[in-house]
Amino acid sequence: MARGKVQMKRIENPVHRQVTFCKRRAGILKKAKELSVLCDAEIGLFIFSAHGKLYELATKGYFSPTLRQCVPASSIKFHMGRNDFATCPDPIASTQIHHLNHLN
Amino acid sequence: MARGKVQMKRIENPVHRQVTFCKRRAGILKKAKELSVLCDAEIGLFIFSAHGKLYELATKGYFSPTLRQCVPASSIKFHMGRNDFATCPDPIASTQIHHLNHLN
DNA sequence: AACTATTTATAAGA
DNA sequence: TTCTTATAAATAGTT
Repeated sequence: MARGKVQMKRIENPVHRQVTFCKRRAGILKKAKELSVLCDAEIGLFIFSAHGKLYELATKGYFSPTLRQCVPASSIKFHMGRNDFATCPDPIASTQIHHLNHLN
Repeated sequence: MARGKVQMKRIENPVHRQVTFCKRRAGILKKAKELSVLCDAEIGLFIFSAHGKLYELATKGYFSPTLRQCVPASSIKFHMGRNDFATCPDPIASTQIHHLNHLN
């Protein structure tokens, strides 16, 4: 968006793609938090990198606990502590969850 | 962000809050789609309005089907058609899902 | 639902 | 890789 318009296609250069992933991931997490605060909305945002890492953000008003409630412990768990792991059938088996930001 | 800085707190005026919700919801959905395309990421985004409507966006690479796979039909279902309903224990029982945008 | 004045996000560069 | 900054994009207030 800045020093040049961006083409809406996969960024082929791995370095550029990683940098853009980090920047835009931070941006969308901020936007999600703002939306929840300004408009009283509950948001769940799950971002899987190409390498399977899961970055999660969820408001705790009712969305997050309800999703947990819906999902049985035997299939996938969403822990709230740092460095917890999600357990889930392939292809996300034992994927590490990165809790970047927690609302509330 | 435009004709004035926004205070990061709940917008009390219901009309203003609704307008902002619509605008920013569209914005974040666009951002999510861009991130998935540019950086080869899988994204699940669930936005519950204060009135319980669920707006969903999910890439289908593996996140969405896997989440479906993880969630038993008896607790919550994510259908892909329009005007489908999610079934889930309270407080999101029978919440209508609005599929605003589907990647792929 | 359109329009802009501004703010915000960010691509490229340092 | 963190910081800078020019520019694109999002959007708050308005019409």
